Amino acid sequence: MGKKITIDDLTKKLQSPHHKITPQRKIVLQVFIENPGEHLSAEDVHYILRDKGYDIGLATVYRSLELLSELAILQKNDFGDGCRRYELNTANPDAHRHHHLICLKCGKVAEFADDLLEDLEVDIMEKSKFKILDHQVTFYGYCSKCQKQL
Amino acid sequence: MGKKITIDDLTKKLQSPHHKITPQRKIVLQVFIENPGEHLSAEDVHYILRDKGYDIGLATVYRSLELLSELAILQKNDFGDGCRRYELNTANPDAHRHHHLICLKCGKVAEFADDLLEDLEVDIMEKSKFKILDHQVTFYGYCSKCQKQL
DNA sequence: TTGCTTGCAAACAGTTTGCACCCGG
DNA sequence: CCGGGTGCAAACTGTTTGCAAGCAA
Repeated sequence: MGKKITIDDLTKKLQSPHHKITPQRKIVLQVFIENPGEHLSAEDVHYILRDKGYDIGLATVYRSLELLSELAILQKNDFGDGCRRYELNTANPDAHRHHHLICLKCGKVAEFADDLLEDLEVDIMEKSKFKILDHQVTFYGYCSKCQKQL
Repeated sequence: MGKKITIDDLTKKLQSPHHKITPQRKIVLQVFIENPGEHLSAEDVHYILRDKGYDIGLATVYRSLELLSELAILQKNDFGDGCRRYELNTANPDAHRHHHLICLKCGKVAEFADDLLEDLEVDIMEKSKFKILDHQVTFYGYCSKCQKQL
């Protein structure tokens, strides 16, 4: 199982002469901690921070998100909706990312465990001779609620 | 097996009072027919057409690509590299799209058959109660050639 | 003739970057 | 004090759109 990510983890991961802990970086991470399960874009985070009274530059949000995902604190996702979305990476470090089911009607994003893909990956590696390092999988359809309303 | 797509297919599919067959649409399709296996962006197509002496507006290329993928003549892909890419949709109409393996070193794009995902999809549908209509799957890694050069 | 299409330029959205100033360690 | 970080605005990229003129049917 993955463990909960805290601001302390950020502090630990930034223990490097090249990186600094700043209030901006802390508060960006805080947004994700306070919004578990959300898949937030840079604009989303910026908006949430505005709402909370923190007036930090949009460019800084972009830069923080990039840094946090490099540190594997956030997972970067591309749902093909025109912007990058991030979420807390709660998985253990050597596991792959998890994946998404997106409802085409209500936009709800559900998640599914990665291990279902293991067999598929092995199969594809054998057939294609590719050494697979990462994957991005998204399913589109209707969630249980929306199926009833169609 | 899928069949070869020709300009005639375009003519057939555009048999509607709302659509017209234009030289621009034909030549855009022609580019894909002449570049099998390529995953081309709008800019790619525009550039290729320039090179061939056809001076088509970029906006028209975008509009043609959109139309051709609505007609299921092209398949639209999102490889997360910042632009939409298209390729001929050679699969039979009721099959899902096929998927991609992208080499992180040389950028080579290989393809793999869709049917490997069938089981996975059924499994996910059962567990999640989502009715899955479509999916987008991309694997990233190193192709056989680049593995040797690492 | 009719109205879908085109080309162009302007508009757009999301993201990145240059630079002067700021501040954490 | 110093090198990385921030804010702002401008730049950039890929894409879309409004509109007048063009052309397929």
